[in-house]
Amino acid sequence: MRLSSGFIPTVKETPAEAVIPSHKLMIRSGMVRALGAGIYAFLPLGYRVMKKVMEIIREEMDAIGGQELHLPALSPLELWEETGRVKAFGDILFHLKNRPLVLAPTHEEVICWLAKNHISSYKDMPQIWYQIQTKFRNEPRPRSGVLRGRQFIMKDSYSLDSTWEGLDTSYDLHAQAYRKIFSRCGLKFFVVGASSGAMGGTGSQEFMMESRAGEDVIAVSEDLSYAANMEIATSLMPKAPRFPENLPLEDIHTPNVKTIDELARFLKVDHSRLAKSVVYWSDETPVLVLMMGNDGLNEAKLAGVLGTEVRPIEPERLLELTGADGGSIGPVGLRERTPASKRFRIIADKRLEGANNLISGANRNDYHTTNIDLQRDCQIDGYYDLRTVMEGEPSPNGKGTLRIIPGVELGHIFKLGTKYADALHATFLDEHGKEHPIIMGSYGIGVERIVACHIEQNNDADGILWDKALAPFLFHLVSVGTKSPAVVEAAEGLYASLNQAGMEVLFDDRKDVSPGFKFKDADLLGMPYQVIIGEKNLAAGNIEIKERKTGKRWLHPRVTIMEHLQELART
RNA sequence: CGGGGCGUAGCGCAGCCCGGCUAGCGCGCUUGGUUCGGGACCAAGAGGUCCCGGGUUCAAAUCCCGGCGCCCCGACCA
Repeated sequence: MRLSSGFIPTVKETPAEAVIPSHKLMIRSGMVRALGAGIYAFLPLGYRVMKKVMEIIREEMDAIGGQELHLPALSPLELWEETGRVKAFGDILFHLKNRPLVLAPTHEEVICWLAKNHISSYKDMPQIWYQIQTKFRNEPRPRSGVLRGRQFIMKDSYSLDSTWEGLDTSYDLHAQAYRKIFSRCGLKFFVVGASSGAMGGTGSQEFMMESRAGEDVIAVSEDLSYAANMEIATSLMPKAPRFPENLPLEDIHTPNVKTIDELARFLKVDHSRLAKSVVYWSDETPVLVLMMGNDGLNEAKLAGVLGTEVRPIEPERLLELTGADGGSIGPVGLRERTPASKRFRIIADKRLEGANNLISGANRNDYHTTNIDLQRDCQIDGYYDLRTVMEGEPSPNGKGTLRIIPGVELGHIFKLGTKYADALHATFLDEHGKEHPIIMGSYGIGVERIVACHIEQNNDADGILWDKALAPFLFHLVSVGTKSPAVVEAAEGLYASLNQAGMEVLFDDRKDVSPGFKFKDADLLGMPYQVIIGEKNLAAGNIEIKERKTGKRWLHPRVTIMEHLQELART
């Protein structure tokens, strides 16, 4: 491709809306242009990179037996109503105004419809079907360039199995393929255990990249041997102690004490003696959650335990139900004082399991109850891990302490189980002629995210530093001194030879720009090798090569330059 | 959905508070010339519904009301 005639609109100035490096560089290098919020046009250079990523994905998906297909983006609204996901997605799902159709944000429903019609026997499985296709999500707030768009390309695959062991195998195959894909794309990534959230299912892992541009939060041990999404991360924190002596309950006056810190100071006791009460709605049931001291409640964990969406109770309703305000709620006698229709469910964090001599609210403003024994004085419906881990806490695998870092989700793999097959009645007959729902897995990779993340991890003040695997071109041939017939001839000749040899080369043959301009553009576009043909070096029979990543430059004799470049392409 | 900011030439911005001549600057673009190894220089030029609608006024980019779009922070998020 020639820069003189190619459509690669580079710009010197950074557009105002771009904040993160990848976004700035993708615009400056002419890879993309924004058409609207979260809507991007991929220009020739950007699309070359996208195609490289997609090809790597194809190779690895094919290698695990995946079969590529292509599903429509338009899909009947009815299909989504059957699985309840019109409601689950809410405003994220794009609806068409003049037909009962939606723009698919993912394709479990369509895959399930296909499977229902064509998979009828255990002999038809396992299957792995995948596609690389445009997805649509009406994100409330698109941001960070192509990292979070309203339209994006996703590789999504689906496994169909007749047994749970089969699902495990399909899932593991994907986990392995994903590692290969991200490694080949030159990304530093790590795998974290994740919550399967609204997707449903029995297990999931995310493939993440550490980045301040990310919107996920991950807890990792220092040596990365443990990594988990904050929604499920745990740590090794000591339990509240159980004291040998058992003291009687006592209400104490604690005027104007609202927070746990104030209470600890007022009573001069350790946080481990305090049971903080947090009240949530689980659908229409009020739930009192006891947390030790200042431990933060993790709403995702709570929702997982309760099996419903959760929302904090409104202060007025709390007062109405209990007769006390937020800072004075406690487990003792709570059920007795609330109406039967709104009987509290009481659960506690594992750190409080078996604890006694605790202090909590007395369900009376300005009073707290001391010497609470959770076994003796109240009926706890269960102890669960409900706390949000904090930076510096000991890693659950015993290896060092946790760091809390932001990350970008590159891929996500789910063991879906039978949720969709149940809803859409996609069943098969086993070897005994018995009917079962098909067991599914679903696996996604964000293609734009790979591109953007690669740039996030590989850039400097001058521009992009492409890995060979993703670089739009391997060589950037720069002709310096287009007035010299010798230079023009040498550059044109080398360009022709490279093309003939099937090597990818971008040729800066522009006659109307200064050498400095060409060098700046070459650094901005970031091809792995710059091949520079200048008058002086050429006169001495040499051609200069610059490795973009290291800045290393060297001269090579013109006569054997093709062999040398082919060697560079191989290594 | 809450908070903040912005919308003026293809891009980056000034002008707006405090209304007033022909709306300005840098980059880019066109033409001619000079230059030619790290985003060159000179000269001449083209390019504007000042986001949209309404209002106030002799007069609106500027003030007022309403709307739309974009960005940032938060909430939300397979």
